[in-house]
Amino acid sequence: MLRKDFYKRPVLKVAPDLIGKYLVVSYGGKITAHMITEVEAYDGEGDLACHASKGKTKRTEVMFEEGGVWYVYLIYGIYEMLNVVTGNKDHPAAVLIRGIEGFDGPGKLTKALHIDRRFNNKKAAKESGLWIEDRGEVISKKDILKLPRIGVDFAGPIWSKKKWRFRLKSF
DNA sequence: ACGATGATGAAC
DNA sequence: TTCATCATCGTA
Repeated sequence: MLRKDFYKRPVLKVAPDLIGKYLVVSYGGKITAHMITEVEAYDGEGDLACHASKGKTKRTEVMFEEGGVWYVYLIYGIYEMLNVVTGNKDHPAAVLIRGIEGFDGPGKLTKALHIDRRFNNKKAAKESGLWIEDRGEVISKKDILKLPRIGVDFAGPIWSKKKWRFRLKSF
């Protein structure tokens, strides 16, 4: 299981490192695991696409925590978004889990794995029933595509053009 | 191309 | 208390 030291690094290092790791969920007495294939990084109050750019609020305060906790919120009134907080305390940053093996899309994977806001502000550890494991998959850096983030045009050209989306080449 | 659907944050 | 906005998806 990935521990706090893994998450307590700059989000732009954590995000590509999550590709090829396994998202593990314990639900109804069963444990299932899927390889992570696509993520996006959101970094700091200066990043206009990051929710924390509006400062610390009731919703975003979890992003100001130390890395290693979940940030789960509702978008468009319908879909739960799964993020894991990274970096040091008081530096708001998180990685959006955008795709896993078998479920391509952040709204679809949360629905498939029964992930919702009850995980918000919970530790990414077995005790919360949702965590991430390294199962020895070897991913070469050249097999990870760097792409612009999706759905963040509202943040303006500077931030929407940053290639902070990481995706496994074969997907 | 567009509507579903509700939490959020800011303005009043 | 009201209003505009939104890290999406399925149907068309």
